[in-house]
Amino acid sequence: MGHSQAGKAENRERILKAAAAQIRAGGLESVSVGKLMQAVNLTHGGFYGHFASRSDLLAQALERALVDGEGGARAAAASSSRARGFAGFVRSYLSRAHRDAPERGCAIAALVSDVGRADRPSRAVMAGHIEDYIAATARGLQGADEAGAILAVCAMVGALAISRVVPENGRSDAILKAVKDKLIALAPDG
Amino acid sequence: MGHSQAGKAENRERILKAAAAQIRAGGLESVSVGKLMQAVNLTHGGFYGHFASRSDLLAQALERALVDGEGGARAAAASSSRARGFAGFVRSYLSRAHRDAPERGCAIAALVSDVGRADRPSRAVMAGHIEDYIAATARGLQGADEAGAILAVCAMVGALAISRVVPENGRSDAILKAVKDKLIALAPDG
DNA sequence: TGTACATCAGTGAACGCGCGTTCACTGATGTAC
DNA sequence: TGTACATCAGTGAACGCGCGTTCACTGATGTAC
Repeated sequence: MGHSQAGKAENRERILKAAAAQIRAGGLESVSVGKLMQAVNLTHGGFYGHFASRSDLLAQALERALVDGEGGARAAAASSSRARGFAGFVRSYLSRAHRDAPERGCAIAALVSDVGRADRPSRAVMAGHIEDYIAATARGLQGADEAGAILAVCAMVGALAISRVVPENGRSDAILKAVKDKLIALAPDG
Repeated sequence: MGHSQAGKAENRERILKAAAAQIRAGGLESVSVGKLMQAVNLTHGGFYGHFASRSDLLAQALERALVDGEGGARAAAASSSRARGFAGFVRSYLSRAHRDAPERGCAIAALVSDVGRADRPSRAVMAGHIEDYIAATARGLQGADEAGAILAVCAMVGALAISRVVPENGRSDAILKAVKDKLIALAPDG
């Protein structure tokens, strides 16, 4: 087993990554120290060599989930074979692939209502990332007022979260498509 | 103490009502049988005379929370001194009062991301209420296509949920206002 | 109307369980000489 | 380069705690006569 110092940093990273995924898949409360450590092939006792407490981990994992999700969205928009820019971003954000893989997707949509009732620091962390999305969207909608960017972000987050609630696949797809089409029509080149 | 049969139905009602409020305030997982019974001045043992299990209660309380929230929104829109119809509904839905009282407000916005990872029956229950909102909104936007109604619902749910995340009050207000203005501009008489 | 009895809503002690956390220990790592 | 030792990442038993659930019990309700 890795008892080296380099190994420790690596294990910490694996724990954090697993927690960030678990949080998006099952919510903040779904993270259990025992199961998490088992998932990365360690025993529960070692956890406290990496984090002060479960809630310390949760704070860091939330931040990580938000960063990972943003990176994923950016990468999807950039590397996609579809158009780049605002329309490309909307298309990948509101795709079935994104809906069906919350553990790798946007943490805002995966956790909005949870974090809405979390403590102030957690809300501030997510709020920072929401502002990033709004700013990026405003840049995508060149020249549009900020209100347009806010509407777009709220609609995207709402649509993705709602699409995960609707159990009938066809209807869930239709909701994504409706919002996708309406938002792309807002774009300067739409 | 109420040991009568009428009293039983009344107590069941109080438990369900308290659970529906608790769910919206703290999420599905925040409901504890002991605390809930304490909140209605009963002891935990009596709970199982009313519900088969905690998860049985949760299912019924989710439905109740959704119905209560809808009623509240409808009442707010109708009795408000502001304009009725679509614009009135949007204004009350995206009000600070609604944001600050999740336990009495729309259960969709309070629980989207939670229910997005719940079991299929729970998702179906919420999905039914989402369809009601879409249908009501489509009626409000007389003649507009369904896609417009879907966009409006996603934006309202997203905006309300996001406004609860943002810790800075002024910014949270601004987000509500931006989406409010943009949506009202969509209305036939906007 | 009054008494005796059955029903059953609510009580509270007790249960098993999973959880977060602690801690004495182990043994690989890496350093001092 | 090789040996002796200190460090410290990870182990796993043990802890207290709160939880959902069960159950023998109590006493008010409501019915039969």
